[in-house]
Amino acid sequence: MVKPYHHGNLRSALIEAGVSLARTQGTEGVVLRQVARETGVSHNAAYRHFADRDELLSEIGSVAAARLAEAMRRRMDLVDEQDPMDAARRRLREVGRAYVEFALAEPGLFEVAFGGDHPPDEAGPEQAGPYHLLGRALDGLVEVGAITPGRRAGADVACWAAVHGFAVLHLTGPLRDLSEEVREATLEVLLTTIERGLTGSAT
Amino acid sequence: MVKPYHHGNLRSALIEAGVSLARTQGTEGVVLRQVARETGVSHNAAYRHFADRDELLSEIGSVAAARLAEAMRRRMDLVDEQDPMDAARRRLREVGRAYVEFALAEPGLFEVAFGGDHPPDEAGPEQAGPYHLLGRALDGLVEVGAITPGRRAGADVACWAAVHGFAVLHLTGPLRDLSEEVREATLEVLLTTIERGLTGSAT
DNA sequence: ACCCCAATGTAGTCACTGTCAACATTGATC
DNA sequence: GATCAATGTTGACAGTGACTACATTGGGGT
Repeated sequence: MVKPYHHGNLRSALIEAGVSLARTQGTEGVVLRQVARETGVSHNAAYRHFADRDELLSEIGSVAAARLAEAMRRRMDLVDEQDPMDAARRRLREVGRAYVEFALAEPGLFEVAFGGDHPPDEAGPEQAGPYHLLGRALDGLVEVGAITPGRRAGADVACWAAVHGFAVLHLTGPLRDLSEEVREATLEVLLTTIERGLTGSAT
Repeated sequence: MVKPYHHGNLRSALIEAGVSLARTQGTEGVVLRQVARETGVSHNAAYRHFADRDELLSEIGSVAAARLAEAMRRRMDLVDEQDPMDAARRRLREVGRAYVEFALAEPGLFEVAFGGDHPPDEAGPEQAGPYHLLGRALDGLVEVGAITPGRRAGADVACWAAVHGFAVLHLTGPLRDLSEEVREATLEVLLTTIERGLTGSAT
């Protein structure tokens, strides 16, 4: 079989090619015709598997979200503090750091992950998405008594917004050209501010 | 003169039309040919005034940033707390609220303001940009003793990241479909968390 | 063993975009 | 009044997403 008419697994092949394009060129680099070209298939073949470009992007976004979640999990698992309180705090920081780190290391995937229309955490039941992982870290802080249950509500969105904004501003926004040192330092400030805001005493 | 060959003020007219398009359609709605059409001029006329589409977008972005700054200033000026400490705190909150409010009320302008390549606060000397206004609010907190000078460093980026992330997540991100009540409530949590993180005692 | 047909992939086309090059028109300046 | 740089126009090109009509395939029912 030199060139079978039917690809056999075109859908996944297209997604894979799309992920590759997204990594190197970002959302706007995911061009249907190019995706088809790289898969060795005619332009338009994709329309048998995706309603339109957005649907392909959505699928790519899911893959990207899964990779982000994996990166977050990896960093959380590295925490080896003995004191449970310290460990829980540290884990929250690592979640945030992983988020920003991923955004800067994989700008294209990050963009696709949060640009499209796909739901936040639609990953399969076995794999928890980024949002779920953040929630877990916050729950850990409650269990350990670092934050009161009352302050748990809304904390996920607050944390998420902070690191997401940080990532976006440094990625495509006005802070894009800051040096790595300054970025690291300000990220530290941000994480500390959030942590203190959640765990600190009322003013 | 029924139709003068020379428009007289094409550059500003194009920017104005671009702003209008950006408001209703967002960045990708700012299409050179449409901008030209609405200005009653041939496609390509814009190339006498802008190197390319990005340069026009950049100009539109400046206008958008100026409007955002104006909205922020307006909200800050409404604060009428008597106690200087309360007033300073309140002003910071209002800055953040104005930012998010503007983003949700003018999604297109907000997108253009932070999407392109134009510097953050290049507004003229008389008009301070959004970033500058935030800095002013934070300085106010230092003067009043609500936050120590040591915590002033990096605070601007932290605040900015928080509200920016909040806006983006609710605008084009996964939180886009939240009800207004929930959004308001979580914004309140976010602002409180940041405020406590900046002003609160060490944990 | 046969045939049919739905699924899959292809070819061709359309309207639309940003950009470039060549040309037309203007009005201020000498 | 002639000149010429600035300004606007026309026409073209390659690339895009999307649509329609056609080609090829292989599995399932008879």
